[in-house]
Amino acid sequence: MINPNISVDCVVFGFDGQSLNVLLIEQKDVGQLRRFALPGDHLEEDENLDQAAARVLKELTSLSGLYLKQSGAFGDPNRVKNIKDLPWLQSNRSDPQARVITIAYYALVKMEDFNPSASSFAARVFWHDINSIPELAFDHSEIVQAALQVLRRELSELRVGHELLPEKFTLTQMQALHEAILNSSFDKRNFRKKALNDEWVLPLEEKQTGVLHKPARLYTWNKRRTGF
Amino acid sequence: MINPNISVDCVVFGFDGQSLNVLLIEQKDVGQLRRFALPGDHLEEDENLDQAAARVLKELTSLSGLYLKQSGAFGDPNRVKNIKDLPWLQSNRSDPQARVITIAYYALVKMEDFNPSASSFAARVFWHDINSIPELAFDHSEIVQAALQVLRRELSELRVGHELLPEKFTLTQMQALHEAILNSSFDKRNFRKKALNDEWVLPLEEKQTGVLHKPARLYTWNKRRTGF
DNA sequence: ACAGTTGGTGTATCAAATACACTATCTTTG
DNA sequence: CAAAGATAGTGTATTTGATACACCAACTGT
Repeated sequence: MINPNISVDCVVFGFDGQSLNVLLIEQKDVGQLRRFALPGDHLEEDENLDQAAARVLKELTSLSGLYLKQSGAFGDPNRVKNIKDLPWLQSNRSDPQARVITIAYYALVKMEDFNPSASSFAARVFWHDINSIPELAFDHSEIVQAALQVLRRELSELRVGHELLPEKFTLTQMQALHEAILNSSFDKRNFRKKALNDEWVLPLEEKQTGVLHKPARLYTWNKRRTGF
Repeated sequence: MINPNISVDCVVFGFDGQSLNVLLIEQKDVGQLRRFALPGDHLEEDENLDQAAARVLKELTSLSGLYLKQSGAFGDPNRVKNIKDLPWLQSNRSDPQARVITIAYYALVKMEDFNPSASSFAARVFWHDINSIPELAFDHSEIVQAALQVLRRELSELRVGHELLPEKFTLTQMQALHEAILNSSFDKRNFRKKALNDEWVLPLEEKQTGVLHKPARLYTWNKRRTGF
């Protein structure tokens, strides 16, 4: 039994070593119009909000236990009134004009862990670079921007990052991640100095393989410091 | 027409120059049991979430235009299942067991601007010190703690504070506010140095009156810096 | 004028952030 | 196997901000 008034939408961030991406779905074909949207679903009667978000995420990516955090509630009466969203609503909702409040969550996933083509959640599921997101259905663009803001704040307080890198990573990868999220750039020496000094990461004896240049040393998160 | 599934609850913080307080209501009498709770109300069909919060706040305090910010959504299926909350639900809700998702907001008001006894919102409306809050109805204790966390973070990023002080204030008052919110204490000289150095405030020619000691210089917020 | 009370100020030390450029090591190719 | 291409990796000097700390000043009421 679902609650028709409340939904959960997930902003799933992924990192590929270069740029920060969001997971989008293309809505199933209804007439001519196909729109892009965030993965989301209505709330089931017996689950709490966090559980609903985790469920949506699992249905979409088959991944569980991911970092997942509430980033806002969106309830404008007009959020569901855009004419472009009407066809989809008509073929997917019993009351297409019904007002829906959505609770937004954001999640962080390692892109290497997840192949979006695997899902049957929608017509298409794909990663999209955060810097050139197309027009999205409903108020989903706003939701993405809000989530990005929260993510940036969390990152500068060093509470996230872990989730977007492989188990073992190079400091250059870590720096690229920070740069992608914060959309800025840092001095290599200072970045490394800080990461090591604050003991966020620990050096391993291992080195990168399969690269066509000097292989970099690998690091892992320092559990004592970061809790990861 | 109200939406029975969604409500808005307000955590109204007030400052009296000494300590940080929250505005609580005592629920109207139903049987023996009186409980304390946060002011809140169901969402009307034609208003958005921010508007609903502003409306609740206005109905309660007659104040409008206040700082008001979303601080989370709470939707545990059990949040409305505590036996102690049953009598009130039975006499106030058509479906007492219906699940309600609530969107929490917090607001900041100058205690001097508002006399809680003026309201007819509930059996009683009163300020309560943040450090000794009694048991509250539903999950309202959790909501207060979450709002307090958000407030503290906002304060350290210097985005709030304005709303809890009079137009003209002394640096000692400002310091007391920071200390009350962050529940810690600061060195007077360092605090003043920083406030002036970062140009959060501007000195006025005026001085405090009506005090039985050396009157302090008054300050106002520096609009260029703080946006207030 | 004296007691009580809060206001107001300066300096030295330490920690953290920033700016900045060159050598080292590996792979691939001719 | 030498050279070119690519990224890895490192240290120091300067500036800036945070902290610790103690006394005199100005007003009120008696």
